[in-house]
Amino acid sequence: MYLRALIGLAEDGTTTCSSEELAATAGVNSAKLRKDLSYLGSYGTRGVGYDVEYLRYQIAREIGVTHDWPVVIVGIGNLGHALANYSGFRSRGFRVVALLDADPTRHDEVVAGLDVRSFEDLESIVSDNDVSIGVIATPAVAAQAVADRMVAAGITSILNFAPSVLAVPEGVGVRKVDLSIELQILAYHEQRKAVAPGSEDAS
Amino acid sequence: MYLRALIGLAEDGTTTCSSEELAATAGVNSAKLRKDLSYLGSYGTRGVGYDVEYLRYQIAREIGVTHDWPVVIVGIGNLGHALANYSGFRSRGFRVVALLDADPTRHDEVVAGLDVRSFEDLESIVSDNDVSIGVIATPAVAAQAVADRMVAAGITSILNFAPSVLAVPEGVGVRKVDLSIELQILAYHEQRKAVAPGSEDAS
DNA sequence: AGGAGTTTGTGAACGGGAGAACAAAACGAG
DNA sequence: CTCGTTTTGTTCTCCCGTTCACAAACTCCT
Repeated sequence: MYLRALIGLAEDGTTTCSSEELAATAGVNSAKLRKDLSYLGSYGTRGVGYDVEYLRYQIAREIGVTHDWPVVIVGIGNLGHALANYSGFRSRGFRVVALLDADPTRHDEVVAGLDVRSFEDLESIVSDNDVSIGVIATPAVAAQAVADRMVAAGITSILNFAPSVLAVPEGVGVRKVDLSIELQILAYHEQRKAVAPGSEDAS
Repeated sequence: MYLRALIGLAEDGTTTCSSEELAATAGVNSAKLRKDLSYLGSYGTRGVGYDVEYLRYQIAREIGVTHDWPVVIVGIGNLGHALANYSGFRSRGFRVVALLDADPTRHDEVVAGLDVRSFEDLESIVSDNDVSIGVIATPAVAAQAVADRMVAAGITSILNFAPSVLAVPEGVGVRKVDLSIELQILAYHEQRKAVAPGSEDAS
C-alpha cells in the first residue's frame, strides 16, 4: 500500500514527502507508517521527510516486486477469465504464463492471448517456467485437489479464490480471497443499522 | 466462514457436530469458534455439540443472509464482468440489479442477462430498487468520484476493488479487496524463502 | 440413581498490533 | 556557531483478539 501511494506521489511530481502526508495518502496513522518503514531500515531524513524515489525503490526491493513473477491460473470460469485479463497483475510484476482448466471443452479458447491448456500440463509448465505461484479460481469442490497437484508440481505459494479451506504442507504459503464474504460483512453491518438505527444492540 | 462450513456439513448429511469438528472444517481454533458463537447466544448442548441446521439458521439470521440484498456494480471492465457473472453472489443472497459504466461504448453490451447502463442512471436505480450496497470495479482514478456519487445516491455500503483509498462520510461502510496486493504478499514470502533458505533474516 | 465420559461456555493469561509521546537528528536563520 | 523548528525513529502504554484451562451441564451406561 505504501508503494502504491509512493508511485502515485511520484506521478504527481512530488520528490519529498513527510510521514504525515504519506500516511494520509495510504489511509493509515503516521506513527504506524514510520514504525512499518523502520523495519526496512532508516531511509528517511529527520526534519525533512522521505525521498519519494529512494523510498519507492527500497520498498520495491524489499517486497520483491523488482522480480518478474511467473504465475499459473487454474480454473478459467468467469473469475479465472477476469484474472487472466486483469491488468493490475502485469503492472505489479506478475506474468501469467499459463491458463489451465480441467474441462476439455474450454481448451479451444484463447483468453488474454493465451491458450487454455489441460490441467495435465501443470507439471511441465511449472518446471519449464520456474513457476512458484499458483492461482486457484475453480469451484470449491475442486480446490483441494488442485492445490495438492500444485504442491506436488513444486508450487510453494497459492492464492485461493475458492471458498474452501486448503490443507497444505508446512512451507507452502496460502492466501484466500473470498469475494462473497466481503459482501456478507457489508450486509451484516447494513442489517445492524436497519435493526437498531442510531443505537447499540442490547438484546 | 462458519456458515459455509455448516452448509457443507449439512450437505454431507451431518446433523450434529462438535466445536472441534466445525473448527477444523472452518480452519480455526475450537476455543475461538466457541467464543465467537457464544456472542450470538447459547445454541449448543454441552456433552453433545451443535445441531447443524439450527446453528446454521441462527448464524444466517444474525448476519443477515436471510435477506435478499440488491447490489449495483459500477465499472464493467474485466473485473466487473466477472463479478456480474459470479454465481457466488447469487447463492449468498445478493442480487445484481444493475451494471453501470461511464463509457458509452459499453452500453450496448448485455452482461449476465443485464443491460450495461449509463452511470447517470445510478440515482434512479438506487431509489427504485432500494439498493444500499454498491460495488466499485473501476480504475483507481475513477473510484473516488464513483464513491461520492454512490453516497449521494443513498448507498451506505461500498465494496471497493480499485486500488485506492476511499474517503467517505461517517456511517458509510467500505471494504477493500486488492487482488494484486494478495499476490505481492505471496511474492514477498517467496523472496524471503529464496534469499534466506531455512534460516531467519538477521541483517 | 449415580458415576464416568464428553463437550460447551467463559474467566484468565498471553501476545501483538496501534497510537501517543518523546528523544535524536537534520536544516535554516541570525 | 548556536538556537529554534521540523520530522524521523523508537519506547511505552493501552487495548483487543486469541488461546488455554476449567467449571458447568448433558448423555450414557451400569
